[in-house]
Order: sequence, then structure tokens, then C-alpha cells
Amino acid sequence: MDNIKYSEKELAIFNGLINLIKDGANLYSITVSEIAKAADIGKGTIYDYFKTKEEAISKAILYSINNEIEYAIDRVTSKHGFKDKYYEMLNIIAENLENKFFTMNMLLSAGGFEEFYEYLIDEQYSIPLYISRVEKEIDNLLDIGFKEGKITVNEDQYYKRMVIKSSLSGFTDYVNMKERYPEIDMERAMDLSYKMVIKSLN
Amino acid sequence: MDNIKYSEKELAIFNGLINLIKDGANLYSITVSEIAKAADIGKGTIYDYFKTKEEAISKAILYSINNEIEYAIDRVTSKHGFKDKYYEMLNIIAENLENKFFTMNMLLSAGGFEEFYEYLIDEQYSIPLYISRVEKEIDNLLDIGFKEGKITVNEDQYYKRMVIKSSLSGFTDYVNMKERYPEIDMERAMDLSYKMVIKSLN
Amino acid sequence: MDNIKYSEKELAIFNGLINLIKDGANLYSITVSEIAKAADIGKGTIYDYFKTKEEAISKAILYSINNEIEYAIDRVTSKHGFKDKYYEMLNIIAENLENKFFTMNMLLSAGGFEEFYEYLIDEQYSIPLYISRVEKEIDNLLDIGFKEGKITVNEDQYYKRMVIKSSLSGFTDYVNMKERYPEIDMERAMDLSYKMVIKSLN
Amino acid sequence: MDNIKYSEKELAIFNGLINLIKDGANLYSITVSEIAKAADIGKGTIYDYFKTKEEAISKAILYSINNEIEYAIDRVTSKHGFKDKYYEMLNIIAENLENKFFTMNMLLSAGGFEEFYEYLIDEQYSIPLYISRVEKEIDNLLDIGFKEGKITVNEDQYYKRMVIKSSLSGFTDYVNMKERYPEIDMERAMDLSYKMVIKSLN
DNA sequence: TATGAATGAGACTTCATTCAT
DNA sequence: TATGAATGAAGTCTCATTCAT
Repeated sequence: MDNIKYSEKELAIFNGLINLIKDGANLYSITVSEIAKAADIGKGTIYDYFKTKEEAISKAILYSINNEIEYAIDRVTSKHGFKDKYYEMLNIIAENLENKFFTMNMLLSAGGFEEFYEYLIDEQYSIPLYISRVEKEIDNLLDIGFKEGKITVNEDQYYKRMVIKSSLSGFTDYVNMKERYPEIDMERAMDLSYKMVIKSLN
Repeated sequence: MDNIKYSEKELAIFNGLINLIKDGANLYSITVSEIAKAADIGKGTIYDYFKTKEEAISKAILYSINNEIEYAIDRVTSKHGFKDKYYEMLNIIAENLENKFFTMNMLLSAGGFEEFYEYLIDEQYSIPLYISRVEKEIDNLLDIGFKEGKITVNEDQYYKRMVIKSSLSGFTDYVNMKERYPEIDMERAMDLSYKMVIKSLN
Repeated sequence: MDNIKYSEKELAIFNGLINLIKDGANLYSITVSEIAKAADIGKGTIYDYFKTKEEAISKAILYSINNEIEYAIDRVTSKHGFKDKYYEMLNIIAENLENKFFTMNMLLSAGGFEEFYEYLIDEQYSIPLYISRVEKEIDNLLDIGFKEGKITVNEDQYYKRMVIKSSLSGFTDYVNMKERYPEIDMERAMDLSYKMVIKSLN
Repeated sequence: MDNIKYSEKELAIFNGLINLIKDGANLYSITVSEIAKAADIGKGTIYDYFKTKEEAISKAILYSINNEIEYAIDRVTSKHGFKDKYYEMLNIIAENLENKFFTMNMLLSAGGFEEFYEYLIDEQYSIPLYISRVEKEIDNLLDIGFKEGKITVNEDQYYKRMVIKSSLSGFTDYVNMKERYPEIDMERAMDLSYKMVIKSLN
């Protein structure tokens, strides 16, 4: 997607920041000192590569989202068939149970992206591109489902996309609040998510 | 739910804070000066009622959630029949298009509650109560749907709740990203959300 | 000495303050709220009687010093003979071991009075009067000693006063740092203080 | 004594603080802004070297006391003979007439050390060491007096130390309240102080 | 007269950013 | 280029004082 090349130091800063955030640091509470320490560089160096702290955080976020989306698409692409691809999506979500900064949470959650970091600088308008990228994959999934005869419903593309997004969102809720559902194990939650998809699309 | 009585000044602080947040202020960026100005009181007065800024924000949030849930339940309760009640839920979501701090966004979104404000002080453990309260209403809705014969699926309560939550979540996504769906008007989005519910539950 | 009459509320404020100080409160750290609570009156009432917090504290201090001096003089007056009078002075000092705000500490200590409370308001120039009052008592003590033949030295009044003040000061040091002198009990410290006086004045 | 090495900035802060205090600033009234200005550094810099204002003040005090004691001991050591050494002690006191923050005032005054700054942080337990250091010098003085035959009294070490401390304390009182003793010049005050010592120790 | 709720000046402290090295 | 010591603006919180009751 983005073919921007980053310098070694920029990558160190991105990875430092991503580690901080994945460990639960709050975007608004992170200090430049923490970023420098996490990246194992001097504080001043950050300002050689970014104009402000907000720019560094923004670019790290966009970089991370990009990576996560590429990674997720690779994994889904590696699977064949509607069901396997959908389950792979669920697996990716499940694996990020502990990850406080999981892109999918944001892409699928109601609030959207821009809201979650007030100071987000998205000069490249990457976020809309990311959303389109994810939607393209959903469309691809739906195509395959249709070709396999797993989807027969005659409805707008909007409807079909909505079904997938809603179902993934419902499963994300399960993963995030697992302790509220002691009677449902991960496998069953996946099966029920898939069941809802199939029913909704037929 | 909570029967806590609040003083005039506490309410002024809560309402000032809620207005700030609804206007888009970020929980982490709000200053005590802003709170005081929004509440039209002196800065020091806040500390006569709350020990810290975080306590003031936390209590305002919990107060607001409580109010929103009471209001939403009242509206849903006033409607009769499965379809009318479900559409009323959609209406409440739709009406909060402009509201950046809409409780339902959080209750339905994947991230859950506790995470959205790092410093949340919830001494009364209200959040779990709120979630239960909302689930109780969903169960009630499902009961009515079953009695009306609108729901025939033979599945866990978990499945049925998930269907409702997922569908509402999908509709919230529509409301939040309306501009991405120019071909779908609000009415159609509601109809398609309902369609998905009916298909999933039969 | 001062024949100023104080109202009931003024006395409540003085006594509240004196208690606070005797309990170890620091003159600079005392708040108006604490004074009000200690005096069991409203905060605003303090400002009906004093222009500022500093005035209240200053007048309380002067009131307390006055009382302490009167009390000390009464006790010394009740004793007859040079030795008994001197020992009574030592007793008064000893009894104030626990009292963090003991006038004698200041009257006898090197720093003097004005320094110990930066904001001291002494409109009546009471402090010099207090010092004179104490010196008069020392002179009286010396007279008696001379008449009893206990003092034979032929020196300035300055020298003789200095001997008494120095000796009392040395004993005060003992009382304040008792734990540093485990081998010396109170009685012996008194005897040695008296010994020094007698030697110096003969 | 302390062999702690301080950085340039720490020394700037210490010296700024000591100047403030010597000029009469009250320990409790000093603000961080004043410290920064006196040290000619930024306010934030103070917090790069000390955790709190109280720590900065405490360490400056202990640093100053240490220096003053070293200085005083050097001067007394440079004199030979009981009388010259005692007079040198008096000279040091006399020279500090204008110095509002003279260590000896505290070491010799009745109140002791710990009480004069409520927030004193003395992690190294320096104060007791300082007191011992001063007492060692007094013992040394007494030894010399004994060897010279100036001291013949047969009494506890406590008594002899007390005589020196009391006499110095009496002289400090003279220095502090000079204006009250117009008939006594500095030389005579010293002579009378020495007279009291000799009489008391023989 | 007596109160204490309310105020806002000013305190301490943090941290994004700069810049000499 | 890389650093981190230094800065000071801006934040949170305290508390002397006022004033409506």
C-alpha cells in the first residue's frame, strides 16, 4: 500500500511507540521521554525526524495500521474458500485479545478512526484508503461465497458488507469481554458468528 | 438505577463536562479551567466537590451513562412489539449522530468501557451494572420477538444477544460513516439492519 | 502587663491557635480552616476580629507569650531565696519539654523573637517589653542572691544577667536534647546548672 | 565530612538558596520561582536535580551547615591555646551578626536542628554527625584548657561541655541583641564570656 | 453577628521542545 | 547526525479572603 520508505531511526521510533501502545500506554499520556527510551535513542533525535510528538505518534499509528492490514490480508489470502477465509478473520481478531491497540478494533468499532486520537495527522488521507482496502477484501470474500453457493441472498452490496462487518464486530465484542461469557468457548463463538453470517446471507 | 442525589454545583460540573465532551473535547485533554468555565463556576469549587479532576470526569461520565441508559430504556419501553422496539433502538442511535460521546457507541463498540478512560474511577462498580441493564433489555426484546413468533431459531441466549448487538453495531457504523454510504438512506439502513436480525434469528 | 481585654471569640481563636502550635503545627503551615476548626467557629468569623491570618497568629503569639511570662513570674515569685527561685526557673523550663512553642525557648535562644515568625505584627512593641520584664525578674533574682551572700562577684549588671541567661540556655539545651545525655538525669542537670551559676557569680 | 560531589547546577541551586536564606528569606516562604531566579536557572532545572522543593532546600541547608562547620573548625584549629581558641569561636559568632542563617545559631540555640525546618529531609543522618563534630571540637578545647592548667574543676564531661555551650550561647545572645547593650562593646562582651568560662571551670 | 460556599491568585510540578556540544 | 541538559509554558491543586445568607 504505502510505499514510503522509512529510515532506521524512524522505524526505531515507530516500533518503540507501537510497543508502548501495545503494552497499554495511553496515546494521550505518552511522553517524548518514554518514546525516546522505548526507541533507544535521544530525545532530540525524534525532532530530527518529526516536527512534533503528535506527528510521531500519528505516523506510528498509520504505519502500524498499514502493517496490520497487510498482515491480515496476507493471512486471509492464504486461505481458500469462504468459510476458511472468514474463520481466518476471526482467528486474527482472537489472537489480538491482549493487544490494546488492535487496528481491527478501530476499523470495526463504531467510533471510527479519527476520533480515537484527537491529534491524528493524516496528511496522506491514509485512513480512508485503509477502510477501502478492508472493504475490498470483504467484497472479495463475498464474491467467493457467492461463487461457492454459500451466499444466495439478493441484496445490495451494502447489506452484504454490513453482515460481515456486524458479525466480525459481534465476535470482537466476545473476545474483548470473554470473561462475561464463561459458557462459550472460542470455537463456539466462532461457529455462532459464522452461523449468523450464513443465515443473514441466505 | 443509581439513586445518588447530587448538589446543584455537582450537577453544574457534570453538565458542563458532558457538554464539553459532546462538543468533541477529548477526555484526556480537558483542563480544570475548561471544566470551571463550562460549569460557570470558579476553579477551586471543583475541588470542593471532587478530590481530583479525574474523579470529576469519572463521575460525570457515569452520571451521563446512567441518564442515557434510563432515557433509552424509557423510549424502548414505550414501544410495543418486537419490530417497533428494535426500530426505536435504531432511532436512538440515529439521533446521536452528532454526539461524540454517545454511551451506546461504547456499550456496543468492541473496545468496551473501562478502556476508554484510563483514569476512570468506578467505585460503585456501575459499569458492569450498566452492561447488565442493557443486556436485560435485549433479553426482553428477544422474549417479545419469540412470543410474537418473529424468532424461531433454537439457539443459546448468547447467540440471540450477539445477533442484536452485532446488528446494532453494524447500524452504528452506518450512522458514524454515513458519508461513505450515499446510496443508502437512513430508512433503508434500518430496514436492512432489521432484515439481518430476522434472518439470523430464524 | 497588657491590659487589653479580648472578646470571647478572640480568646477562642487565640486558644485554638495556641493548641495547634503546642501540638507541633508550624506557624507557616497553619491554614485558616485549621484555625477555625480549632477555635470551633466559622472561617469568616476570624475576619470579623482580625484583618488577616497573620494578624490573628501574631496576636495569638503575643497573647500566649504574655500569659506564659505572667505565669512564670507568678511561680518564681511564690518561691523565696535565690536557690529556690533559680530552681523554679529550671522547673518551668523542664515542664515544657513537650511544648513545641515554649516562650522561654525563644526568649533565651539566640535567634530572638522577631525572626521566628516572618510576618509577626507587633504594633504595641510588646516584645521589647517582654524582654525587659524578664530581665527585671533576673535582676530581682540577682538582688536576692546578693543579699543572701550567694553572689559576691564584683561585675557589671550585664555580666550577672548574662550568667543567668547563659545557664538557663544551657539547661534548655539539655531539656531539648535529653536523649543525647542518657547519663544525666533532670535533677543532676539542674544541680550542674546551679553550680555553674554559683561559680560564675563568685 | 561529607565527600559528596555536587554538579555545577546543584551548587548553583545551593548557593542561590543559601543567599536567599542569608538575606532573610524564610524557609517556608521561599518559592521555586525565587530559587530558580537566585540560581539563575530555569524553574524546571531544579526538578532535574531534586525530586521536590523540600529536597532542594534540605540539601542546601545540610550543604551549608557542613561548609560552615568545616570553616569554623579550620579557624579554631589554626589557633593555639585555650584562650585563643575560645576567642576564635567568639569571633566566628561575632562575624555572623548579619547572617540570618548562621549554623551556630542553631547548633547552640535551644531549639535544636530538626525543628527549624519541618520538611527537612536528612537521609544521611547528617545532623547528628554535625552535632558530634562540634562536640568533639569542644572536648578538644577542654583538653587543651586542662593541659594548660586553665581548667581544674573536677566534674563530668557533661558539665564542662555545658559551660562552653552556655557561654557561647550567652555571647550569641549579645551579638543578636547588640542594640540592647549599648554600654558593652564587643571586646568586653568577649572578655566577660571568657571570664564566665574560667570561673565555671575552676 | 456568624457562617461556610465560592472564588481565583499563585503555588508546585511536568514535559514538549530547543540547542550547544 | 545525535544527544540530553535546560527551559518555561501550562497544568493541577491549595487556601486566604469575600460575601450572601
